[in-house]
Amino acid sequence: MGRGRVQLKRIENKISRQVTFSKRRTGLLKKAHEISVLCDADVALIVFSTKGKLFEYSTDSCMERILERYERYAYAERQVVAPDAECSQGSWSFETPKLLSRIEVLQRNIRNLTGEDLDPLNLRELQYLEQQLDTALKRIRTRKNQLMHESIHELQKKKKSR
Amino acid sequence: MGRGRVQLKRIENKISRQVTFSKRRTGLLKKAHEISVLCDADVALIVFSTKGKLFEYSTDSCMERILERYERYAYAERQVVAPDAECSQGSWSFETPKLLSRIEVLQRNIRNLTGEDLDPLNLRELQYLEQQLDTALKRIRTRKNQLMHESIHELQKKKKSR
DNA sequence: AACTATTTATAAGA
DNA sequence: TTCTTATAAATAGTT
Repeated sequence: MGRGRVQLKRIENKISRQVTFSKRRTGLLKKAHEISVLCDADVALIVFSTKGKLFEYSTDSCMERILERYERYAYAERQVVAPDAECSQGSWSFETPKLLSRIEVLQRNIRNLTGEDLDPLNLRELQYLEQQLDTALKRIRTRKNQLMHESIHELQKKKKSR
Repeated sequence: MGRGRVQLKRIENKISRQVTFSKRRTGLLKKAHEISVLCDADVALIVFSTKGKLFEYSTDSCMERILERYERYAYAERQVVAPDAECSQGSWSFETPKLLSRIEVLQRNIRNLTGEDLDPLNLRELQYLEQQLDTALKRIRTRKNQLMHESIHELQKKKKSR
């Protein structure tokens, strides 16, 4: 898209490589955003320049959440393809930074489940959360009733045996 | 890029949303590949369709590697922005076993909040959980209503300005 | 950082 | 889905 076709191979000239990177990066991030809005898709885009600088885009459900979702999905797929090859070897990284960020994600998750920090969530996420909690409440109430009946039953048995 | 401009907002017609998704997805993946080759960049792209199907692209250094790199980088940045909020308060050790057990606790917490693994809980704990979720649901519904009103308001503003 | 000639991407239609 | 085509967008090379 420009004056002359472009070969799909590394641009050797450092300057023009950098310029092209900057231009195409903008375009790529824009398109990532567009597809996410237009098509209601969850998108995560990570770009490291040659020099190691990070550029990223993610749908507002936030990067960590999408990466988590990806891990779950990829993990599930791996299970199908290669049952318990990696997992028993523990492909989960034990690096401290990764563990810490995982903890952070879990904590955010908990805060959301208890109705805190809701501002970053969009409508779809809120609806999902609501549904999740609805289901949870039903289960909890069922379990509560079960426990209560059990203890009533216990009491009655004791009464009889007196 | 086609016959007519396109508004940057969710395409309501399900069929054309799907068609557009398929077309743009192809384009996006292609561009991700191009920038990675031309500019020697590390790229990871994850796209979930509305229906939850996964599409991905990553430079041949492989997805997991890039995601790990991202986690490291993002973690380092977070440290700069929020210098030692939780961590230097000291109560949290960085030793891997401790982090792992903390993760386990958080995960159990999440499972309980979503109504799973309730059997070990006693009545009092269940009641506490129930109350916690009740509060959470109220907050979530409030926030949802707020968001919905906001978007209605937006629409009305746009209508007027036309 | 702008400009513009071209190439690409893609919206709408078939 | 796939192809065709008119048009909008992106961008390579240039200033």
